[in-house]
Amino acid sequence: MHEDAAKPEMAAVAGPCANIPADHMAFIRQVLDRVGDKWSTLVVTVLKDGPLRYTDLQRQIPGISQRMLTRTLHQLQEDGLITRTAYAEVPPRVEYALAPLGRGLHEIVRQLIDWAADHHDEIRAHRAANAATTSRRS
Amino acid sequence: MHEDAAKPEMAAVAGPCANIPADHMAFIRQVLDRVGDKWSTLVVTVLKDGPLRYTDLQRQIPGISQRMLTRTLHQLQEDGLITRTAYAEVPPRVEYALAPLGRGLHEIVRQLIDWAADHHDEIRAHRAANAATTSRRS
DNA sequence: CCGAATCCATAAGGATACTG
DNA sequence: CAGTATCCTTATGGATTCGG
Repeated sequence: MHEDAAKPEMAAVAGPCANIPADHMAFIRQVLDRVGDKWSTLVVTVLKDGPLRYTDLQRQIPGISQRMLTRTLHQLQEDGLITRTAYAEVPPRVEYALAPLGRGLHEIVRQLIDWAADHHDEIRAHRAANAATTSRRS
Repeated sequence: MHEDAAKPEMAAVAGPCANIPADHMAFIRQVLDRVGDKWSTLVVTVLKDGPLRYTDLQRQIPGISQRMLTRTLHQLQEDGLITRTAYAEVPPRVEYALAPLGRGLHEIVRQLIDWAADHHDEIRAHRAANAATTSRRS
């Protein structure tokens, strides 16, 4: 048993959040936002097979709007996760490819997807159980 | 070489999104949303050291509102990622702890944070380079 | 073909006040 | 202490239009 009086302020792990210095927190959040971004993960996942052009990406990612595609590509490019190559041809051609840095991120995303696929039925079971027993706990 | 009427290699990837069946896509997105959620990741990270009560979580995660804390806890609990234990005492005491499932998710989050911390200067360099070379975006 | 720019609907998220 | 409920501001994102 534990007394709340025993560790009133000591409960704080000597920091704002876990063992992560507040200095890095802001940046970590930015990376997390990129990963959590629906479109960013899709773009990175689609690009893993090789470079694609703008319209190809639009077709490969159903439901994405030009606005979001352009935005996502800009962000990913600005972070050095993907590269943009524009060929000055009469019909403009632009190819986007996964940069080494982006390939590293894709590894993380892949692991996350693997984990999700591996435990999705488990999570679903918990959801169903909680939904069935509204006020009752398992 | 680039007739709009002819599209040589377009359906090469063959599928809506990489090799992930559309059936799982919806669920994957949900998991990604959880991971990408700023507060969910923070809660999971903070809980990794052991169970905490409501007010402890509030203090450990600066800037979170009751609304978001409650919401996040409900979602995580509904997915079976954390457990909620309420003690029927005169001063109410509720403890939240990481469930085995949530511990698995924390592993992913930890890897992501490690990766971010490992490459954050690299990404920052790209950002600075892009901000300098090209004119300002938006 | 590759975007940029604008408009607009919806949702996320914070602040506050109140309850059991 | 541990939430709930309400209001309200802001951010997100789709649809559309225009430009290079």
